[in-house]
Amino acid sequence: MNLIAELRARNLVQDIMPGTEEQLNKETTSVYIGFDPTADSLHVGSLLPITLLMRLQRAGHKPYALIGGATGMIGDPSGKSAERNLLDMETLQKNCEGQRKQLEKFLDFDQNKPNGAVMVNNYDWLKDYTFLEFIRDIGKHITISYMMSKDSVQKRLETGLSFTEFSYQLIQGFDFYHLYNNNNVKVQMGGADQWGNIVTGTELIRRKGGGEAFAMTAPLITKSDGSKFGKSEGGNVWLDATRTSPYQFYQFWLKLPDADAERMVYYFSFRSVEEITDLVKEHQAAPHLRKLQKSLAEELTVLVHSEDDLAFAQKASDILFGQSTVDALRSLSEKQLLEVMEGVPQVTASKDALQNEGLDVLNFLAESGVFPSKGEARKMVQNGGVSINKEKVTGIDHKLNSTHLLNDRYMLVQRGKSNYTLAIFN
RNA sequence: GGGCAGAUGGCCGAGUGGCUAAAGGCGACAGACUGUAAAUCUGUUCUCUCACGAGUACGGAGGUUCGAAUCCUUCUCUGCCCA
Repeated sequence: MNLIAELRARNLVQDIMPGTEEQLNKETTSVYIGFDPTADSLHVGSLLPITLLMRLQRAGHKPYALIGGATGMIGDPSGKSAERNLLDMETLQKNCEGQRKQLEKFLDFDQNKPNGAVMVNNYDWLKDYTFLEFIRDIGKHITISYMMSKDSVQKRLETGLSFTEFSYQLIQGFDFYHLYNNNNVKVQMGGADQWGNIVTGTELIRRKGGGEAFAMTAPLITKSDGSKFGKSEGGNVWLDATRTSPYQFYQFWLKLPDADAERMVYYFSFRSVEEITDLVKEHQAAPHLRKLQKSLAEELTVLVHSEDDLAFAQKASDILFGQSTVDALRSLSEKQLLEVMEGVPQVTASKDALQNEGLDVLNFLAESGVFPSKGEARKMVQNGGVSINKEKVTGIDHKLNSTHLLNDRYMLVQRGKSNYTLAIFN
C-alpha cells in the first residue's frame, strides 16, 4: 500500500492537491509541516502532524519540521475568531527552543541517510527580509481578491482582522516558496485549517517561479461531544513530562470516549490498518474492556515517554482505579506507594496538626493547596466529591488524625473520580 | 473626518434608577447510573466566610441621586455606513 492510500485508509486525508500522490510515489520527496510556537511544549494536538512526519520518513521521504519563529510573531488567523496577542521575543525564543527539543525525539535526523529529517526555523530567512523587499518580491504576485477569498479571512471580516494577520498567509506562503527553492521541498502538509495558507504557497511557487508544488491536509481532530481535543481536566495535555506526567498522559488516552477512540486509533497508531480493524472489532464486541483505549494509551505513552514510564502509569492506574480499598493502599510499602504516585501531584503538611483534636479536613484541604480556598474545599466535600484514602469524606466537620496516615506519612486525597493528590506529612 | 450601533460574569446573552451578585443558554466542576465510556438526571459555578455576613463587579474616569449595570459628561476600544 502506498503512503497516501494508507493515509486514506486511516481517514487522514482531508484535502489533497492533484499530483501529490504521484509525486510521493515517484521519488524520495522532501515534505514539510510547520509548528506554531505558541507554547514551550507541544501538546497532543501536535502529535498528529508529528506522526505524519514519522509516517513520511518511514515511507522513505524526507521530513522537514519547520518551527514558526517568524510566523509566530504574526499570528495565524486560521480558525481563530479574534485577533491574537503578540508574543514577546523572549517567550517566542524559549518556545521555539522547547519545541525543537521535543521534535528531535520523534524523527531520525541522521544526515548520512538520504531521508534524514531536517529542522528549520523560518525566522532564519525572514528576519533580514525587509518589508519593502517583501512587498515588491512577494506581494506583487498575489492579488488581494485571492487573499480575501480565503476562509480564514472571510470569517474574520465582520469581527475584525488586522493587516498583520491578514498578511499571515503571504508569509507562510513565502516559507514554502523558500523551502521549495533552497531545499527542494515539494510538498507541504498540515491540518485542514492550513489548506488556505498552503495553497497560497503553491500558488506563489507557480506564479513567481513557474514551479509545481503539492499539498495535503489532515482533518482537524474533533471530539464527538464537540469539545476541544487535547484538553483534560481543564488543562492542555502536553508532551512535556514535567507539564503532563506520563501517568496523566496515559490516562488521557485511556479515558477517550468510545465514540472517539476508533477514529483516534486510526489517526495515531502505527499498527497496520488491518490490525486496527481487528482491534476495533474486538472492542465493539466487548466495549467495557476498553481495548482500543488501552492499546492506544500504551502505544503513545511509549512513543512520547518510555517503556518504563508506561509501566509506572499502568501500575498507578491499577491501584488508583482498580478495586483497591484502604487495605490495598495500606498494604503498599513506602517505596511502592511513592513509585505508584510518581506523576501524581504532591502537597506537604505538618504532622503536628494531626495531634489532639485532629486536623479539620477543610483547613487541611485549603492550606495544603489541594483546593485553592476553604470555600472551594467545602463545596466539593458537600458535593460528595472528596475522598481520602479511597474513603469518601462525609461531612465538612470531618477530622483527620494519625490513623489516616499511610506508612505513617501519607494520605491519598481524591477529588472526583480521577484527580489524585498525595499529601506528605512531615 | 462625518453618521450610526455597540462594550454585562470563562463565552453567548437578558436586563433602561431600588425587588440585581445580575434571567436564560453554553462551557466547566462534582454526584447518581456505568465500563475511569456515552446519553440522562441532580447539584455547584465572582472572592472570603461553618454560618450570619462582608468585599469586589456590568469597557475607563468623573458626575447626578438617599440609591446607578441602568441617567449625564468625557475618554478608550469594536463593528457598520458615508467621505
